[in-house]
Amino acid sequence: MNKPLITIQAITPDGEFAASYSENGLAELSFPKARRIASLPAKNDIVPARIRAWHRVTETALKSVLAGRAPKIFPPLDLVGTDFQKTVWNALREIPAGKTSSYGEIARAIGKPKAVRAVGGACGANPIPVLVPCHRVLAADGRIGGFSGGLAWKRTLLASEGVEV
DNA sequence: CATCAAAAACTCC
DNA sequence: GGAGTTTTTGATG
Repeated sequence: MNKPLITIQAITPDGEFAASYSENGLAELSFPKARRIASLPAKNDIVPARIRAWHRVTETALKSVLAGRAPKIFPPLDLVGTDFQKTVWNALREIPAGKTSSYGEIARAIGKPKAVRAVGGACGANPIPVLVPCHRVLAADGRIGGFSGGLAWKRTLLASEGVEV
């Protein structure tokens, strides 16, 4: 039984992302779909003021990342997951823009060097791509690995940060 | 509720 | 190409 989320489109040069908010902050972010999202529940009238404020920040942060820069400010993130996942996501957010890491490096950074495969799993479970830069994580030998939103997006995001794969 | 088995966006030999 | 490590998730008793 999840709390209802309010979904709003975030317009960027790369398409219309869908941002979902809970009462506590940004809970989910999804890549633009080919077709428009059916029946947007949120009209401006029923969106609480604080969520509109968060959304403004989200959109700005999103554009920054898409332009290859680290956002100055983040909206509050309402990350739901296991302790392990939250630890991984936190480590991901410390990767500077334009740099890449590997699953092994993340595993070492959180003190569990052998848990590389589990790290991959946690990345796949990341509900907020782009702002939690799971796209900057490559496999140990430079392979691209995988990506929830599709590998095309991973390449696009890396390219916008000037990273060669 | 406890336990078992299988899978995963990996890495190393 | 195959084995190894960690965590999550779903089935089973």
